[in-house]
Amino acid sequence: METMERYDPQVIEAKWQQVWDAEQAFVVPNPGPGELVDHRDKTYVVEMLPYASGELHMGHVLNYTIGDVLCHLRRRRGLRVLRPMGYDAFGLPAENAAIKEGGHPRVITERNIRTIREQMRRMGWAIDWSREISSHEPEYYRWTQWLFLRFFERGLAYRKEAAVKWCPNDQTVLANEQVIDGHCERCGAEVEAKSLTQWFFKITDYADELLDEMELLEQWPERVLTMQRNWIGRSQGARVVFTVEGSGEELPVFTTRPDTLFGATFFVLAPEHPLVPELVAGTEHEGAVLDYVRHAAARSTVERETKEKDGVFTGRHAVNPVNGESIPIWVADYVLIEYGTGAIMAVPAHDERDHAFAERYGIEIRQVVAPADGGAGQDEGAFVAHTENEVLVNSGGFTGLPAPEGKRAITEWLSAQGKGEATVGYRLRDWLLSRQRYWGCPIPIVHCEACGAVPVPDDQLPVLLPEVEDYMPKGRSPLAAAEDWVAVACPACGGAGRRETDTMDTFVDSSWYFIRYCDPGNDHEPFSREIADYWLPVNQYIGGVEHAILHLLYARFFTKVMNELGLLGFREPFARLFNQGMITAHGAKMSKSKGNVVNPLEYAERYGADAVRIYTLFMGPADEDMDWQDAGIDGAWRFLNRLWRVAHEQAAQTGGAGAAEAGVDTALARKAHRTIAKVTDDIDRRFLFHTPIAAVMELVNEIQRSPDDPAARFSAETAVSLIQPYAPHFAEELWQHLGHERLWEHPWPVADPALLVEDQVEVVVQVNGKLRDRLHVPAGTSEEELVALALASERVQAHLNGGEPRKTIVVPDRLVNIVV
RNA sequence: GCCGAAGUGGCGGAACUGGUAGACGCGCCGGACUCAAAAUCCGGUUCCCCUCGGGGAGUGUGGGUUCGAUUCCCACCUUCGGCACCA
Repeated sequence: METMERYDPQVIEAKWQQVWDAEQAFVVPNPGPGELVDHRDKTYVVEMLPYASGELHMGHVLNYTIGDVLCHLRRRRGLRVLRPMGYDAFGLPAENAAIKEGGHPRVITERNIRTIREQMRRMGWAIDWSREISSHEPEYYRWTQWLFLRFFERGLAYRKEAAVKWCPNDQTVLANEQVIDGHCERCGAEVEAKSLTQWFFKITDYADELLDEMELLEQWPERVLTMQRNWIGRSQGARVVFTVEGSGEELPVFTTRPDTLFGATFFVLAPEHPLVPELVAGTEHEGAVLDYVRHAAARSTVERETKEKDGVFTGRHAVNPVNGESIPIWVADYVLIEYGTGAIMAVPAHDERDHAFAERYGIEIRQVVAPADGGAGQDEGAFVAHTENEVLVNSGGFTGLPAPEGKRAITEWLSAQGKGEATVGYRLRDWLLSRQRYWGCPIPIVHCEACGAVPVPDDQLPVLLPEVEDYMPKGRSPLAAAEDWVAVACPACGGAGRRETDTMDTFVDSSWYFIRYCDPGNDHEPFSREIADYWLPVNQYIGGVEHAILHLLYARFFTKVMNELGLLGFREPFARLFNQGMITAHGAKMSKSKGNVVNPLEYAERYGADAVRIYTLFMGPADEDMDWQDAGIDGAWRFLNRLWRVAHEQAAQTGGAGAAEAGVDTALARKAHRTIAKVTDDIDRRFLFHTPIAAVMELVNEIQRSPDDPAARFSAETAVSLIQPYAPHFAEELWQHLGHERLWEHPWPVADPALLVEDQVEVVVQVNGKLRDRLHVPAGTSEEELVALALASERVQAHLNGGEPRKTIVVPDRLVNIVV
């Protein structure tokens, strides 16, 4: 008996990683010109690229192992698989990490990238390293700038002064998407409101497309689509033009309830509304109103949202266009300047906020909509919740109309009078892209007294990020200190110009990286359209749900614009999206402060990368949250060792290559074929990664129980082959031991349909739906025969109590149910 | 408040189109091997009742459809996630 060598993952994993490296096993060149037409044999898998501020964590391991399993399977099924990798390297977290360590952001970031790359190689992921990119390299951000300029030319990148969110800790503005509950998404500091001139992308122009083209995203998780829908927040309504009594100045409002127009008993302006000072100028109310405006400005966003509603009367009135009624104009900070027109008509009977305000200040509450049956809500002064089947009351000529019709009729009437129109409101705001920080992509614009904001000509790109002595955040961009760099001739007139010193939000960098992968070395355009149109849209995008809004919305927006620029032939970048769950550690969210961070690399040192990969996917459904248990990886380790022994036993028993007998028909052979079918179907169709492992475990258990079965060798080879996407080093080593070569490119096994069915089946016998006996019969036994066999059963007879069967239900090969 | 997802043994989970609930793994119990331990292997493991044979209950709760429901329908409870002064 030969002594079996021990399974030593460290040696095996190093060995095969070297082989794959030397052979460039996973490098996929772009197809030649003639091949670019046919998309059917390609698959493009992208996992969200790692952010270069630290090391690899469990989330990455899950993310990239899912992608790896899918890629191995598809590659072995004969598809041309593109699977690249890169680094999201610019931005706040990388810069903050550098500041904390006291090094230059570039040095720290590039060191982090080296670590991450090393760790990714250690995990054995089959990545095409020839396409590696990083967003902080000039070869990449040159094209980020180039794209910015195309947006600028189209008016999709513009500067405006606006109320913006400011993070006092990170000393920069934030996009709306980066504010969570009034706090900075990154550092958690409470966000302040400021009025500043900043760069924006006009993503609101694409609100409808971003909503409507979700149709093209059938394979996206419902929760992500819902979150994007909520974020965009489209609501149908009307623009209604009130006028200031006396001056006749127009005061438009947006409302989703034009049917309640007759119930408007006051009017409210946001404190920041430009008309406020003018309205009260020289009146007795001026002091109080301007005082209120100052106080509102000093309040934090959070305070504004949580305090009791308050406001101040301006002394002026607005005229309601439907009935000519004069209603008092108030200023209150529960009205937001950034939504709608920054002004509202207040209908206290039908809006909770207006109701609270009216109660506090003793303003009339007039009900204008009531349930059609005339039932509830008739007592004056009450807030009436919106219900089905309502009709208008107290609404002049519109009284009696059902509410939906009232909406339409009033809107049409306003339209005819030139006092309003049907319109759509969105929650989505333009994407604020400039940042007052050092470590980012410079915005390629020169400001000139004479010409304004002038684009840097394409042939002068990239605008390199200058070296500065002090890159600490201080409320204005550190680039402003690089005087030599800032002072530059205006590209338009040649006069004195100054470079834009803000840098771009890092989400700009990551909005197009998945296209650059296709053509990473291109130095005369961001990518070749032909090549991009071949690989994209991405067949499978994989990443965490934390990007459900931010990155995924931005990347969709970019793709649509690039499509309209003629750079791409498609409108949605990611045909299918998979969101993996979060991995917690022993029941709690992993965090450095709790000290419960599970470092995957440490476990790879102890058990090997293959065991870590297996356990990570075996924990549970990959799209749900999972909890890391140390005992669990022991199970993965034991499983690999069991398969190791089983395969060695078979190799010793049946000799070298070619000994596997695929044709034999035994119970074990059938089990092997069913396993092939299940593993393939679960991964490729059902996107399940844990059940295939369980299926292979079952197969291995079966082989172990009958090692002398004529199909044992074949079954062992099948188990090795099926586990290869999960444990590629381990499988490769066993494959070699079994006398074969190059499992990574060996065709994926195909189940023999003839062996997928059992010849003997167990048929369950129920009496009144309760299990009473089991029959072991040949598959295909007729219904009559099954009933006869069932009735012949003593156990069944005992439960029939002599009663006559009223009805029998037969499911062939599965069950007989006798009803008495 | 609005929107979404989910509730199954001691634990992670399986059961795909309504048809044997608890696969697979962890943990635990018992046994074999060993001087002993580790490793490995074998058996058991939803709960309750029972001497054996077996019987009863059971997938968050309450109803319903069905010969039959974890699966379909209605109502509710709980947990998690997102949005929220959005007019």
